[in-house]
Amino acid sequence: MTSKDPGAPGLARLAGLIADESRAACLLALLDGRAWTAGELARHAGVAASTLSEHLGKLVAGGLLAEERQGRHRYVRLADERVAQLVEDLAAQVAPQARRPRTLRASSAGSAMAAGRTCYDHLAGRLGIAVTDALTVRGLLRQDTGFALTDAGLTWFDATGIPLRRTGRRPLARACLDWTERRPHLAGVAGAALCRHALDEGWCVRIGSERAVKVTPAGEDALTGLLGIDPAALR
Amino acid sequence: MTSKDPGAPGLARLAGLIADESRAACLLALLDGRAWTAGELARHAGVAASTLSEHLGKLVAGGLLAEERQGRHRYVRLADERVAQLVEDLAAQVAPQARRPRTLRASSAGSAMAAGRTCYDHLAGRLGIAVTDALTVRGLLRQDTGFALTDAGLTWFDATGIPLRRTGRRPLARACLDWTERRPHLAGVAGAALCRHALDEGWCVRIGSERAVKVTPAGEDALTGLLGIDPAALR
DNA sequence: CGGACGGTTCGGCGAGCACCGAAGCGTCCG
DNA sequence: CGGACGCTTCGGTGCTCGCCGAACCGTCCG
Repeated sequence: MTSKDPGAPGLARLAGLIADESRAACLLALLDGRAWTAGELARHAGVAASTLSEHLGKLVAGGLLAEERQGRHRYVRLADERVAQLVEDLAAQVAPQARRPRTLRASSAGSAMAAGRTCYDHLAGRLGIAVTDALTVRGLLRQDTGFALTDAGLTWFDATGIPLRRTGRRPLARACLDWTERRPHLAGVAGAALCRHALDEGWCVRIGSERAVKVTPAGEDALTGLLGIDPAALR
Repeated sequence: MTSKDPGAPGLARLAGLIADESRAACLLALLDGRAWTAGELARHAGVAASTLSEHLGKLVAGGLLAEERQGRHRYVRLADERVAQLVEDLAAQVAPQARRPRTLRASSAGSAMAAGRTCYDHLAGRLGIAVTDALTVRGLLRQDTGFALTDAGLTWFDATGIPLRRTGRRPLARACLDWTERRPHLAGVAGAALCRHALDEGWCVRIGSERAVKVTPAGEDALTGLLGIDPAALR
């Protein structure tokens, strides 16, 4: 067989989109699931606006980002959940090595991220792991034979008032490898619904404009009452 | 926030390893789960041996490949199941577009691949999908709430004589998006065990030295008897 | 209406890198 | 022992691509 796999050029092109430090920084920043403006991303990546404009053009053309123009702003976000998952998976593959914060500020920001954060549209960090573990030990989520909600789990979401809307082919429950904890946490439709519910109900709030989130006193009560989570483990 | 995410350089470097057409061709070829020699890969990718030697050096240094020297041969394979999954996921993201075979030979090779093939260490193509679907309708695999074997599924594997050895943190069941069918098929420990059993028992055999596999008459009997699969659907 | 601002386009520069062929090294085999 | 073979190392070459600043366009606001 001397014939190259026909998928090779496409694979290389896709990887090439991510294989630039500035573009990689954009994708990681956009993992918070929100839309950023071109200027914000340029400052974040530390390059000129003109440079970043070209990067955005490539990422959008490559289908990784979706854009939305509003007035003189160009808002951009990850195209869909599949792209988010891809970036997560790649980042998780990198994680094994280096994770050493340089400055004190970065260190404290890092510890906030480690305590709790959003990962695209679901919860991650110690918070995400705590929720996932609590669901598992209560028999609502099954991880020993794969990764799926149980019938009791479906009932729990329903009873708790968290609607699970099956949309397209997105799985109801999916494992997402947590960067900081090195263990899987709940993603998919259920993970997104739970995260949205937690933010809507004020169980947790975003810290600043970053991905890190903090559990509120009301949230501690709710998580303890509903899932038996020890609040001390979340700090 | 003017500080770049510390993971950006690593992410870019990892993607950069895949962002070359020759290296991408190697990774796709290695998805068959076997070890290839440097020379085989050079011919496959269509570049000089010297060029490919450098590529292998980078892929090994980057942790994507594991090498094994034997005499004057340099055998190389994907480092682990995580890398295989990563390449699969990236390839699946590309797939939506182009899938048009050029030559007749490529077309027939393509149809054989579409009928049945291995995907790293599990079954894929119509064969993989047929098995996955059969497991699902028989209540042995649950896909509606995630992706996990049921208790009945565990019993079935045991009764059928396919041992499931839990190794490290690899999930027992995992969904792997099928390139050709655009639907998930069974991967993980169970998928690998099933594939190995099928090859060991002669249910299917490799076609030539490629990833494509063909179901044998004995295999048709076994799949029909054990899972109620219609042999006609596999051709 | 005019200036500030966000974003884009363009030209040019410099670095990185994939590629090859030639030469060299170790292994295998007649 | 000598030649074939698989692989690696090394220069050298050409192209790609990320980057910037300057100029330009449209939007927002005083």
